[in-house]
Amino acid sequence: MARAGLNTERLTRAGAELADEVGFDRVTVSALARRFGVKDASLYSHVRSSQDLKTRIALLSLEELADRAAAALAGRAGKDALAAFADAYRDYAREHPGRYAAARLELDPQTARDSAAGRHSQLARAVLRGYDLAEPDETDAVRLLGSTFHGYIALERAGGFQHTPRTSEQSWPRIVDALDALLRNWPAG
Amino acid sequence: MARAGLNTERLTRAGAELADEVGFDRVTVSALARRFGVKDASLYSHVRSSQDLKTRIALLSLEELADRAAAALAGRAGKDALAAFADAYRDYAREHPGRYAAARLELDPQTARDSAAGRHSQLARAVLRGYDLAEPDETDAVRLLGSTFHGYIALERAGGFQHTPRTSEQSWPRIVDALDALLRNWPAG
DNA sequence: TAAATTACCTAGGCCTCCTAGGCAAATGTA
DNA sequence: TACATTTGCCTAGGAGGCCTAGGTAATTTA
Repeated sequence: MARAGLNTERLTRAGAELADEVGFDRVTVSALARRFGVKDASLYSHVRSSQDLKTRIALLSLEELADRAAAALAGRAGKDALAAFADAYRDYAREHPGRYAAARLELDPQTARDSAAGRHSQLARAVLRGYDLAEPDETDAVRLLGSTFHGYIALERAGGFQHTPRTSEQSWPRIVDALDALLRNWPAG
Repeated sequence: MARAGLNTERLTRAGAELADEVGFDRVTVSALARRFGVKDASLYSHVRSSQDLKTRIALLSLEELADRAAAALAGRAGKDALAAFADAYRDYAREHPGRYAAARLELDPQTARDSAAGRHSQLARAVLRGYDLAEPDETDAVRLLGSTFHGYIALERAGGFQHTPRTSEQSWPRIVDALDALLRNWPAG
C-alpha cells in the first residue's frame, strides 16, 4: 500500500490547522489520523503522545507569533511600536484562534525555556525602549503589557464584551492609548 | 442498598472541590462518581452531561467570586477599592485554582446573561466611581481592568513570571499602582 | 540484490461519555 | 398500615479517544 508520508513536522502543521478549524481542545490523535487517512496507532511513530502533539503545536505557534511580533516592530518606536505589537498579537489570535490557544498551553519549565517565550519578552522589552523605564519598572511594565493583551484577547474571544453597545473594536485602540499614556507617566516607586 | 444522597447541588460542590484538587480540565463524570462511590451512569439523573456539570461549576464559581469582590469593595473607595478588588480576584485564584479556571469557561450567551458575570462588571464600575471617567471611557476602563487582572493571573498561574529575579509578588502591587495612576490620568479621546 | 530500516497495519486494553431499561428505597396516599 | 408512585442508583452496553505490542510491506542502504 502507498504510504501517507507522515512525519513529526507534517503532523504538527496539520495539527495546527486542525486547531484553527475546530479548536485546540478538539485536536486529538484520532482526528489527525482521520485527516491523513491512516489509523491512530500510526501516528505514534512520529509523536510520543497526545500531549506531545499538543506541545509541538504550542511551540510552533509561539515561534510564528514571535516572528509576527518581530516583523511588526521592525522600524517602529514609541507608541507606533506599542500599537503594532498589540495588533500583531490580536490579529494572530483572530486569524489563528486554535494556534493562539495552543500558544497559551502550560509548558513544563524546561520546554518553556527552550521555546520562543524568551523572544516574546525580549520583544516586549524592545517596545519599552521607546519609553523611559528603569528596572524594576521595566519588568513590571513587560508583565503589564503581556497581561493586558492576553487578557483582552481572552475576554474578547470568550464573548465578554458583547453586552454593551461599545464594540471591542472601539475599545482596543483606546486601551492602547491608555497604555501608552501610562508608560509615559509610570508612577514612582 | 443505601443511597449516596446525590443531587445536583452536591455534585456541583463536589465537582468544584475536585477541580481545585486536580484541575478543572480533569473534572470528569467518572472521577466524580468514584468520589461518591457510585457508577458513572448514576450521575446522569442529576446532571445532563459532562458539559452541564462543568457549566454548573463555572456558575457557582462566578457567584462565589462576585461575593468576594463585593465584600472586598464594601466601605472602600479610590485606590483602596482598586487594590481590594484586584486582590479579591487574585486571592480567589490562588485559593481555588480549579474554580477560578471554571469561572473562565466559555458560556453560551444565554447562560452568560443568567450568570453572575453582570455583577462582576457592575463591581468593576463601582471601583471606577472613585475616578473621574465619563462614557465611553468608563467602559474601556472596565475592560482594561478585567483584561489586566485576568491576564496577570493567567500568566502567573502558567509560570510565566519565573524567569527573572523579580517575583510576581513584587510586581503585582506596582501594577495596581500603575493602573491607579492611569485611571487618575486617563488620556483624552 | 540482499539487508536494514522505516511506515503503517491489526489487535486489543483501558478510560471517558452517555443511553436504555430495571429494581429497590423512599415518599405520598388511602 | 398497605399500597402506589416516584426517585435513586444499578447493570449492560455502544461509541470514541489514548496507547502498546507485534507484524508486514514499502523504501533506503550497502
